Amino acid sequence: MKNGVISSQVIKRLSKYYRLLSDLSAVGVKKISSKTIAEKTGFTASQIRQDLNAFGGFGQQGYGYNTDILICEIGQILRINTHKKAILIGVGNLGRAVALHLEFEASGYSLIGLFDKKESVTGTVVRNTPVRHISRLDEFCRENRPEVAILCIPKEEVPIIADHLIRLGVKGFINFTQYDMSLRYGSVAVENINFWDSLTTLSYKLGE
Amino acid sequence: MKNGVISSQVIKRLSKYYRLLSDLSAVGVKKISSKTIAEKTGFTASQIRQDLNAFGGFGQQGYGYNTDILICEIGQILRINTHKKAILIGVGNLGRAVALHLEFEASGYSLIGLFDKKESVTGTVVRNTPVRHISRLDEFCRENRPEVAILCIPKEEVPIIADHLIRLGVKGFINFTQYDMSLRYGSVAVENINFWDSLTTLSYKLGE
DNA sequence: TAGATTGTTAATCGATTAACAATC
DNA sequence: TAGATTGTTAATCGATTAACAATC
Repeated sequence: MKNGVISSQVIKRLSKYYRLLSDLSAVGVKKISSKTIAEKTGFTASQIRQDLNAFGGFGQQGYGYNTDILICEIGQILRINTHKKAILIGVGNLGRAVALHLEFEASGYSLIGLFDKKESVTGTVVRNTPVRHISRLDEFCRENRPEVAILCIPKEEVPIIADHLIRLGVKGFINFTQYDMSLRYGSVAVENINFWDSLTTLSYKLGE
Repeated sequence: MKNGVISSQVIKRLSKYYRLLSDLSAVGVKKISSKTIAEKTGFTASQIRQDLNAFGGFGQQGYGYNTDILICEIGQILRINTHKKAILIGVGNLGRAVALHLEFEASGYSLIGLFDKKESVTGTVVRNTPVRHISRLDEFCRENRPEVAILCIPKEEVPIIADHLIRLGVKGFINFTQYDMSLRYGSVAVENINFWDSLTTLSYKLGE
């Protein structure tokens, strides 16, 4: 960490601590030490203490961390309890599965709209949400002000849709496409989920 | 890099260079400099040269890199042209979308089998491949020797299935579950695709 | 030859780990 | 008090960037 800037790596670890702690709390674990978290996650105890201390002293010397307090603190850092409205663009096989599969509610999101350009899917309902035609995106966004968009569209369509969404007030993206948004949209929050990178990285590892 | 060990970060970048170069080659670009790759990917020219030089001197001083040679070399590093047989376990919404959506062939994989425990999906056909009942996994693996398994099953089922698959000769996993395989399967190649981490990381970034 | 750009070494930067005083 | 474990500083390690000689 350098002047309060927290790396993405730290955040990904916090996310894993949160998961673990929630599971442990659910089975009645009231306190935990960095050593125990280390054993259960594979990170070092030192790293865990550094990660947590970047945000504040959540523990008690000689005792450890109170599970529920720590869950609450990490939840606040990750803004898990804030309400974030999300829309999904591109209701093909992938879009549909993403709509059905992702744990939106548990992470503070609500999926409020689905959009596609194909007339054949508009009007269908996925996860209690009707699929709207993309031509109704403007109207919908002005009325409902979604903060996040999930892109399950072809690579080529990303720039035009993303420009549009940003103008309509969208602040963050989950990007399932091959389009590299970092070049054109340096200042917007983007999380990439890139299957190609995963397949090729695994391919490399298999040869090691 | 330290004694020939290449970090996962380098491999992920090589994967991106490969994509870019393939696109450029397709539109007739014959040569490219690290400076140009840098402009088109957002990495530094220095980093690109370091990455490529970890594997060999693929360029020519004063000239740059021959696009097609570079594609070929990176392709070999990533083993993109080797034939890798993959199976997918768990043909729910996500599994089905993954089977249909991922670019298996372009990255040297072939998806040769789909398995589920639900009788209602066995017998259906996805991507020209029939869905088999999980009870036929052993027989299938002994006959076909898949090298890679894609896990789209509930977290709880991972250890038993993964143990089984490893005994049957599977060497690598694409893990779409929340189960952390690194603890139990330290020596197996695993690529994790973790939607929860992506959602929470984006959530954090939105608050910055 | 002059200009360009690699390959490669050295410098910098950031992230992880180790160590230990503080303190519960 | 003695034992445990945090919070935090210092040391180490690795990855990125800068610089430049080599050379096409």
